[in-house]
Amino acid sequence: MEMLCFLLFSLKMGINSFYNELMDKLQTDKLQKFQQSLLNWYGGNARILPWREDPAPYRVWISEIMLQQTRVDAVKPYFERFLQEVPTIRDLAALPEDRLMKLWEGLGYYSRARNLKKAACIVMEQYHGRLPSDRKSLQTLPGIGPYTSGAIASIAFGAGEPAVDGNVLRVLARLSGNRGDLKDKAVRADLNALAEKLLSRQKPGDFNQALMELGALLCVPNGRPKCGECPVQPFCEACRQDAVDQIPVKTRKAKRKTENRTVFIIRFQHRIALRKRKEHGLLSGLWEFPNRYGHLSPEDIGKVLMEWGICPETITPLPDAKHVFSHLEWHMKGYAVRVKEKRETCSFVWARQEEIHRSYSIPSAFHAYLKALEKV
DNA sequence: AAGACGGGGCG
DNA sequence: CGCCCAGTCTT
Repeated sequence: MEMLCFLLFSLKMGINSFYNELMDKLQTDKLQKFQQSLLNWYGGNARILPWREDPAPYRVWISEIMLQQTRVDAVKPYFERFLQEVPTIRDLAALPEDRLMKLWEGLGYYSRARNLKKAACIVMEQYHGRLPSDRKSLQTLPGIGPYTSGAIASIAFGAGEPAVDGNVLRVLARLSGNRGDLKDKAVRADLNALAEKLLSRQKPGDFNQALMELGALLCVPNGRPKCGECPVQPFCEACRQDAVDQIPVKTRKAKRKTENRTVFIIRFQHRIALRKRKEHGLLSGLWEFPNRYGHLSPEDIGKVLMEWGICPETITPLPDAKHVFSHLEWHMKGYAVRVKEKRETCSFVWARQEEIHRSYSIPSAFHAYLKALEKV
């Protein structure tokens, strides 16, 4: 652990040239021990994941995009299904938008899917259908930033590039005992430099994944990290200081805004009114039940329905529902509306229940009312 | 530099 | 309920 201190120290202060030779040798020994401990642990404890079984570039790419801000368990079923239906980059470049969104439905951050397809088209046109292997080229593709480029380059192509995500930042902050705020750019720069120093040049892909796996399984963000099982605990400064509960430091983000909405399940015979969201902004291009800003009074409800060309036969309140986005909260009141006749005056689509399930991507925000649908 | 962008799991 | 997560893009 002294060596990690030294590493950090030397990054900040520069290495005293008088000790350079000696320290370099010592550093190399310690570093190799560190890498070996981590890699050995990874070899015996890595979860079996579909994209690890066969780390072909396309598979690694898809997995890394899906894994952005998303847990492994959430990704697994999506990954399998996606690869089955869209097995190659060529297929992805040719995939219709609605199929793409259907495959992504429920996974969140939908621009990831759109960027994926854009990137696939670029790869077809500019790279002969092969994903580029170097970090810089990868990073020019939409949806691939500093983390993902490093992950793909190292895991799929064996390049000596670090891959630093939130998980690795936490692990490295603890290892090095860095009490700086992870939101701070300088702190991130330090930890990125540390990742570069620690990286195994022989097995960069495994090493990067090992660091992330450590963060996911042992050096966890919530609850007490399992330091007793940690393969690099002897190298950990936070553990030595008994400060794993104080590191990393993260400033809390501003409170979410709340937004009231009123949602309508409008039924004509066995069909339900759906509406396509605008092409820009929140949940863009996905389908939703017609809804309005605010909690509408009975009079307002009448007006809105009239605006839509809806002549209600019955209006029944549904249970309230809430949905939390990372930056926004919807507090929803719902109403089931029955109509006798449907006019073609508004931009709704009238879908059968099976069609909704099969062909329309409805974000989770509306799932409470999607469920209500089945009971009525 | 800050805000937008989903959804789910956990304490 | 608040925090966090295998981040990136836009403004």
